[in-house]
Amino acid sequence: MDNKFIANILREIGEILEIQGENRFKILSYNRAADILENYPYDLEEIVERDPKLLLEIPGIGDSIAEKIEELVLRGEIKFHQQLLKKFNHKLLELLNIRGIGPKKVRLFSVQLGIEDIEQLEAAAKSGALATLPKMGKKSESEILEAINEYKQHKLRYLLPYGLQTAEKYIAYLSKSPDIKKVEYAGSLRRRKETVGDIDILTTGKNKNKIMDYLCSFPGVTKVLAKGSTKSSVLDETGIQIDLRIVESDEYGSALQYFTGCKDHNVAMREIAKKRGYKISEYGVFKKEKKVAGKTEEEVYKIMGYPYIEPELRENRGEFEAARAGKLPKLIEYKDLKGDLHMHSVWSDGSQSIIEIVKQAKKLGFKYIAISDHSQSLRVAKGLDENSILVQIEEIQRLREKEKDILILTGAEVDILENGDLDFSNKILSKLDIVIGSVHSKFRLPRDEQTKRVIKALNNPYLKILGHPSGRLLLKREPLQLDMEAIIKEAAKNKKILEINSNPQRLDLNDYYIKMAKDMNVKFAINSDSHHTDQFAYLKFGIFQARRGWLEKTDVINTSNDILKAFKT
DNA sequence: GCCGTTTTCGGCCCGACTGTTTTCAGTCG
Repeated sequence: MDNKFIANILREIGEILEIQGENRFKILSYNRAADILENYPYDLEEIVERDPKLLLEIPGIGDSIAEKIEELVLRGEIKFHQQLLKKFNHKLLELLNIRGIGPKKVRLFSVQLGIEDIEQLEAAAKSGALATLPKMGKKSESEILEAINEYKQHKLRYLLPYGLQTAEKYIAYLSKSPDIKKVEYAGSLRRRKETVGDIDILTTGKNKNKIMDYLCSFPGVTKVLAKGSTKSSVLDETGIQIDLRIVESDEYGSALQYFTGCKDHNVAMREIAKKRGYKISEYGVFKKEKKVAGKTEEEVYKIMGYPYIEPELRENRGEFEAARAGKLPKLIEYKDLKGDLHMHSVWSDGSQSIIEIVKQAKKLGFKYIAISDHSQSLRVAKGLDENSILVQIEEIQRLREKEKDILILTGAEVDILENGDLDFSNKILSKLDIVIGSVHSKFRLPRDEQTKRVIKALNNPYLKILGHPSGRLLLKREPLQLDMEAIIKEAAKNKKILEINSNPQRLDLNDYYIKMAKDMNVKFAINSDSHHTDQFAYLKFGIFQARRGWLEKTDVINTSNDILKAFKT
């Protein structure tokens, strides 16, 4: 039973309570608990087994929810939850995902028309039954039909590069408007979250209505969801929703802060503000009626008694506490990277020769690279056998003599076999400068076995880096069932390096575990895992992820100018 | 249901847009 499962049940309880019209603060508590637990890096099941009282130390978890988590872990279900489900089953809750439908409408549809799922809602809308309900009309009915179609067609989240690309398309268009003074994106995109749900764009300028007209006439806009004088929402042809806000220039900082989020960070901000006698909103920081800050983000944080907090840290994961203690990290930047330690050539499944790779790496100013083709077991990727890797090592050594401006390391991305052994003998491994161990098979082993497998690999003296540790593919494949905390501890004990794989579909290790590992003094390598030199561009996303995990330059080995020395420390 | 530099009780973050209404509830971010 993983944390996500537990969080989902708590969220479901919150949703049903909301439909029932329960006290909104009670609902808030369940939602907050679910948000916190969903990505909580420590295993709740283990915590319960060790001592259920420890649950109370998690912020947002009190007696009642702790008891329910314990019940869920020990008995497999929560009685309270089961009772609620008898009144509103979980299929009905899916309606909440449809734009324009909230708890009150779900209750209305359920109680008045006996609707139990999306199909029945769609039928009711088509038959005209919805329009007869109180506070409903023809317009609402057709809006709901449209929203159902949207929901069925579109995925709810998109990979970061796709979101960035779409945002930049709008920024470029909006920048051309003579009415707009300043425009940039905020939201999860600015926080560099690995996937984004929608795009928030902030502008200043005169003639607000004209700006809104201009946005809505962008050729990529397929539907205008809402249009006001300060706030509009449109759907892009990609299915991504774009929210545009226009503010005055002396509100820009507080608006940017507000629209960057995340929601929990902002809630925490406003609570802090309130305690200090301020009120904070997107329009500024106010003492009584008087505005005291708002022009820049720095100013907003400063008046609250805080230093500037980087967008990537604004997840309400301890950034306020760290700031109070003067312990905010100085985040790593792209320019700190001096080389890349994971890439593939035509020897396995890459698409370029080693020479071509070296040429491009030099162009980008890398001081070193490691060629790390796949090992023999990974047949789909033309993994190298022990003879071929020896030939490759010789070739690289010859090339190294010629190329004085860049250090070319011999390496391999060696499969971690089902039993935890590596896919090359130690004799071969000992000849390589760098060995990355990765799981590429048997993704569905039970948690215990999978964990043992990786831990055994971490005890191989030649393994230097654990490649894409969780094995996830964003929006596509769940991470391996692993006790990541145990793996990080083992990495710390054996001085192994964890990879931050920069491929935007992986971004693996994730931000939570990066921070956990950093706290245990584990070092990282930010690698592209490129199969073509164009993919060196992925490194930018690895940096984003590292920053979300609170990493500084010194936490990452490939910021070192002398990589061979860095390996030894 | 959670929480405590005002608190173990009584608070709990703030504002825009829409549709169906005649003053606002519901939804969203």
